Amino acid sequence: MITLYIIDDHPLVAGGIYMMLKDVNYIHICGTARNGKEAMEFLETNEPDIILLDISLPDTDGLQLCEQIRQKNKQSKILGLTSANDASIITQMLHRGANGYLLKNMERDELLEAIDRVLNGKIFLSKSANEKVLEQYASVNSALEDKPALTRREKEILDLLNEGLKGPAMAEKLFLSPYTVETHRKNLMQKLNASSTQQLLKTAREKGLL
Amino acid sequence: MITLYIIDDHPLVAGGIYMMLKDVNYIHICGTARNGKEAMEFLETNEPDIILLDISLPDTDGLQLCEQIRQKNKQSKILGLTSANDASIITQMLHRGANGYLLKNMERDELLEAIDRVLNGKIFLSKSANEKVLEQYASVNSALEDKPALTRREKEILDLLNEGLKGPAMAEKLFLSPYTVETHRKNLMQKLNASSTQQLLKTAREKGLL
DNA sequence: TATAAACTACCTGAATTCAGGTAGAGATAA
DNA sequence: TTATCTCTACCTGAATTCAGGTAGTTTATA
Repeated sequence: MITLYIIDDHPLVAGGIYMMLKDVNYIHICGTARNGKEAMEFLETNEPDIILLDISLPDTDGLQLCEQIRQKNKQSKILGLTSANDASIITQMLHRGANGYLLKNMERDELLEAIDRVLNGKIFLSKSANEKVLEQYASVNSALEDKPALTRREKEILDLLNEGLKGPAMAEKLFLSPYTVETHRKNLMQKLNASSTQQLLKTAREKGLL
Repeated sequence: MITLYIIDDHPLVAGGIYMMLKDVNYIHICGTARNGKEAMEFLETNEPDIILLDISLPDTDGLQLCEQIRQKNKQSKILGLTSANDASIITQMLHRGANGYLLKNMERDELLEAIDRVLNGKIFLSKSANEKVLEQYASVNSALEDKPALTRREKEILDLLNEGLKGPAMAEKLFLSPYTVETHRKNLMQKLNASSTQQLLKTAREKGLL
């Protein structure tokens, strides 16, 4: 018997999920909560197999709540629930311990598949959520066309900057003068139009140079 | 009639794909190449609808070739082909202009679906490739457990550091003294055990704080 | 009310970065 | 051989960061 807990401030959602699962005899809805406080109280003494977590709750940030649940509860599989579809939120949820992500317009089949996959240790995203995540990579395609040409040495310095090394440490590592390292860093800044190292690294990441 | 071009150094692969598609009357295999040089020569005067690109070629780096093809050829849909399954390669291929990614152990159905989806403007990854990409997010789950507690202000400063702002600019933006900003940055460095801002940002990213 | 954490602000001095240059040597292609 | 690009190295001076502290005020909680 799989236990499932629903955290959502809209009774409609809990009701809809109940209707979807009422004749699935291996899944038991063991409770619902309307806000984070209520949820954490329940989870103090219970460990459901599946937690459906609305990421837009009235009293708390869904990302934070996900993290809190994960820290207290290592076993449950957390499925994020939302009406919106934002790659950044999705990936942050995964970072913070969620095992999957569903849209509230899901069909019954999708919910059952999600439950099955996460219980089998996989990550499940709804189709459109999955597309959003992938698009974030492809969305920098247009950046390719004006990618500046870096020299071999410049790439080397960029990588070391990205590792967090300071000028003198890089110079020592590469058997160069600190002045030389500084010159390469300056050239990089000019090529990527940056006025600080942080900006340089940020731009380089955006352009797929790192 | 959809034209498809195969770039792979193994005749087995081209042959296998030919067998898969020989009775698909809307797809025409317009050629094959065994290395990057040969491929670029063909693509100088041809623009197939689909390009299947082996990422391990004898004469060139598949990622670079992907990029070169994309820069010369805006319309074709590029599907990466590989025997291995590495999230980093996958995402880099997408960065560099690929529209999808297939494993060489694909079934005919999967190849047809991939072709269909990329021609419809979607990104297609084989199931296991897709899992690899998602796992890279979840793979930092374990970092959650020793995540340092940052104050609200510290998070704010961290975000601004990540945007590339310098101390005085942050102070101005937040209506604080530069000394105050510097103190928060120092506290962050201590909490994350860093001795430069670059290190701080790197560690913060690794721990999912950014 | 008392306490602790967070926030704010400051100091000194050293190290590093940033900005604007200069210039010679080595490697490569025409 | 010449021209060009890359690499190496240097200078000055200003700005910023880093490192080690100090201390008062505000906020939230018990």
